[in-house]
Amino acid sequence: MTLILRRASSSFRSSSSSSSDNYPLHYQPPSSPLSSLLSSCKSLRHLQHLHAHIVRKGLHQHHILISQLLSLCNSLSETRYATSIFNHVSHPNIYLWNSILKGYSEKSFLFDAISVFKRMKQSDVSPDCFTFPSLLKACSQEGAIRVGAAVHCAVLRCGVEVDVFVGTGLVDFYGKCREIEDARKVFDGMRERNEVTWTAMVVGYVNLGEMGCAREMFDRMPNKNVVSWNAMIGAYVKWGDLINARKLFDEMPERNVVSFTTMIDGYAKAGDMASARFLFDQSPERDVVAWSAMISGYAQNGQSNEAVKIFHEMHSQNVRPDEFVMVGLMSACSQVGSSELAKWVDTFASQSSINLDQVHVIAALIDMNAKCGNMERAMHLFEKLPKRDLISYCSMIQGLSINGSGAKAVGLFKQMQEEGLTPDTVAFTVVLTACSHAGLVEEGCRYFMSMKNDYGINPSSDHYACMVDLLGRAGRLKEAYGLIKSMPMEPQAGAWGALLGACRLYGNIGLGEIVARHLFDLEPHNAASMTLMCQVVLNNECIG
DNA sequence: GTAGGGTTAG
Repeated sequence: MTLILRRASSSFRSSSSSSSDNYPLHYQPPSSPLSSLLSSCKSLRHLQHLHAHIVRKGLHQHHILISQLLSLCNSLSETRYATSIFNHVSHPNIYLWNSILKGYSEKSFLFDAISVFKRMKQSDVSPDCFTFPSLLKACSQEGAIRVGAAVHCAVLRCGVEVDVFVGTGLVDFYGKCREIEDARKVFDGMRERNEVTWTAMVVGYVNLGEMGCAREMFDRMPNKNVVSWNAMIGAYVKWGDLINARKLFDEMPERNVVSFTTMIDGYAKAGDMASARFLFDQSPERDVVAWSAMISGYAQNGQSNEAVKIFHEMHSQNVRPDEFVMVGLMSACSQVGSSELAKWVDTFASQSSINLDQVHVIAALIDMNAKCGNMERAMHLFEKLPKRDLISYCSMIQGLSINGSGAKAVGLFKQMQEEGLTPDTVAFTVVLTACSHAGLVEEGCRYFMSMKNDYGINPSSDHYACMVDLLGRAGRLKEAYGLIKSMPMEPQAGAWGALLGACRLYGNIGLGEIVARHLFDLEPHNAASMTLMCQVVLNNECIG
């Protein structure tokens, strides 16, 4: 290592002197040892090492080397490091300006990108056709329509609008900002277009749901690459048309892992895990996204054991999980409700390189721990949150409620309201359930009324079921039955089931029979309601 | 002659 470094530096040092060196001052052959070291660099440590070496050798103004360092920072997502390197260059050339801009745009640092762009124009360097795609990307990611339009003006002032990359950047920007007519105007005015340009236009139509236009564009494309096909398949998946998605998938000349994952994800979201599994097994390649689609697919469809199984399979194949995988696994775990499994997942996540400070990861962790009975851990995570939202509050309230602390749960709901958060329909389901578990009948009734009166939320059949459960558990069977009969919608099995449970609890065989008849009509093959009905009768005989 | 850019899946 040191040997290569020494040889690398000598070629630069000697190039400035008149020694035996073969290369002129700014020529760096592709096979230069330092250059190949830079291209093989894969970690921040290694990068810092190379940077230090370059500085020690007095090469920190060497534009080509610095440019390579900056793109290395970009590929390692080390934007701050890139900034500090860049700021030490006294007269950056266009390559360096463009490089630092690219780093900012990839991180969606629009503000920094724009201020760098201004600084660049104040220096003597004028932007070129490499400058604008980055700027436009930052704008489209942030949905900054006005800033992007200003960038468009700068493009025209520079006269680089004929460049296919710039044009494609503009099409993509307007398309992502839902300004499809402007996107089309740019597209129609372009002299040269490639597959990417066409695909950006297709995606623009897709985002507006204009599937007819999107398909027309797709069919008119002179050349299609695998990304174009995947974009069109993804479009059908996005709008729930799995038939056409599959048609294209079967038609396309060659598929990559994204093609498979797009279809797998579509099947999983439609609840068809059998088809998802079939394609997953067929896929010649499986990246972490493919595994993640299967894991969260199983979790969302209630097949949590399969989700856990496939996670272990992934783990055994040395695929490193990302946060999507972990969130899927946590969601599966909360359905299983096993405290041991939850602890294992929690520890695994903490020891991995996954960033646990992301809100959706913490939310999943809280939910899992709460549902698996690890309330202390859940509370600890909850209190550590920089900002608590509705979702994290609901996870905690539900956790407290199912772990027998209904009163605390209701207290937390109050705290949530005091913090200024507006409860939604899910929040009310959760707090009504908590009231029901804690026997807080009056409190529950108040929330049920407040839902409509204070928040304008019409109670759903779930909310009614909660109220029936609440009244039923408290022995107020007649009121519960009256509430069911007053429902503006057709009562579902949940409400009748709750009432039947209450009939069993209080041995009310007369009402129980009426309720059971409704349940049998709704779910003639449901063994649970049959069992419940038998228990009503038996219980009554015991009492009698 | 050397260095930098755009589109797709979670």
